Amino acid sequence: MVAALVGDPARANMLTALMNGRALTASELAQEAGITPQTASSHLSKLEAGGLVELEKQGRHRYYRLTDDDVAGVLEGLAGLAARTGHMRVRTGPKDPALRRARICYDHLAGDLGVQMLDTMRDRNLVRQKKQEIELTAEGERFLAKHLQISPEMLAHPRRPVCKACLDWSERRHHLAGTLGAAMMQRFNELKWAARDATPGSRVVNFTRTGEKQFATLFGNGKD
Amino acid sequence: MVAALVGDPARANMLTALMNGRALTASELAQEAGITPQTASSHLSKLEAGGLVELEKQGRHRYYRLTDDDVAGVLEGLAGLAARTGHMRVRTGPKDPALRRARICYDHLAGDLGVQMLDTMRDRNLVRQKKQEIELTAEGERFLAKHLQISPEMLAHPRRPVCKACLDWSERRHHLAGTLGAAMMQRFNELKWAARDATPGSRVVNFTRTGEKQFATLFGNGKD
DNA sequence: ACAATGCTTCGGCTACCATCGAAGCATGAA
DNA sequence: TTCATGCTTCGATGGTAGCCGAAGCATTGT
Repeated sequence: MVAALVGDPARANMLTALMNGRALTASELAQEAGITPQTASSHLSKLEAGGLVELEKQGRHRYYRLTDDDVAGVLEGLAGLAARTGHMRVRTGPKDPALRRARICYDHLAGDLGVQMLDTMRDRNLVRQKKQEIELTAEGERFLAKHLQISPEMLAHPRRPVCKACLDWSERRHHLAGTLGAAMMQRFNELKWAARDATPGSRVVNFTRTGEKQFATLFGNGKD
Repeated sequence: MVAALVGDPARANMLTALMNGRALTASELAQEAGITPQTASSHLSKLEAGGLVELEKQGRHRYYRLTDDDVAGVLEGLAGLAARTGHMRVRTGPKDPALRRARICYDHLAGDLGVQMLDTMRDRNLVRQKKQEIELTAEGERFLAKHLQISPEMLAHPRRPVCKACLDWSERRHHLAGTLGAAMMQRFNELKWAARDATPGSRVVNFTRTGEKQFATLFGNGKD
């Protein structure tokens, strides 16, 4: 039974870690779940047998990812049901402080800095947010063009929205997703303000000294 | 954790027995699951605490039913995943043939007719499907406007996609979800082609005689 | 009042399975 | 070859949860 697989806390933590769509190695997943590699190995083979995850061998690493969107969808549904009853997950977020501060979520900035960025943009009327819906204002467009050289036509996409609120894993508050969130992250990269950590599979985003400074100028909240 | 609740075989059997939307007594559920009443009692209180089932007291009987369509939807999703790997539950799908033929999944049409509808729409190039992603074609827009008076702007929604593939519980194939799936179901209702069964909580969808005829004209596969 | 039905609570048993230490296998590096 | 890393398999242990018998409430019927 599939549900029994998801039912175990250790396996549920692994699956949650895979929910961002990226593939993780067995050891990374073991650490996510807070168990030893040999226990994780047992769990992962069960998840694979159950068709929930796929395995890709690469050298001496073994990368696991969710099989497809159907699996992710069902997991989201389960999370939704769990959320209604307040029976939320015990394990709240990443322990790693660097991961907590700034990381990649799909293709945009998440973590403390990601939440801070959206907060500031909202405060300064660069975007308007109603629940999970976010709209870019005219003021916001001017701001993006001036400071980050991002134009509206760069953000157009047939199916993906420009702005989207994405619930932050560690902060439990929204950060900015959508084509704008992706474009901004890409721009940070190009400007050498920030870069994904070199260690393969890591989702940590490291800011350079000047990048940190510039980011604070644009989106700082005075707390750092 | 919700998944752990569904994971236990005895509880899973009870939930499956409730999938047709009708309420059953504790003893009936005990029999369905093949366990004694006292064990069933323990399970049922857990399911209730987890928000999966609702209790209605009536005399010395206690009727349990699934909390709402969201729960049913997630259970369908789980059953769908289980079906793919051949790791089927012993009890495969709804026994009730009416439920198997046409039922509500969240807010759209599921069951044999739901799968058939998407099949036909795909065959006639009304939609294009790539894995779980479905796109409405220009031909599809014309078709919807002509035969069901559904216009594209009726389908726009900030967060919900217009088309989405949803894995069907009984058929193990995709049917059409998203705002289009919902709009079509609503239109069937308005046109008096079909209606949800009157018995409270039932997810069965009954087609009228003319409705069946019209539906077959638009989406029939020649097998009926 | 008494009995019958439907369901729950309590206590103890048992089986399953997650977990980890130790050892083994594979890949890659020196 | 030799060593290091990443992961798996084996074996033993322990905790948890499903399970049922017996007894206890509650509701209904006579």
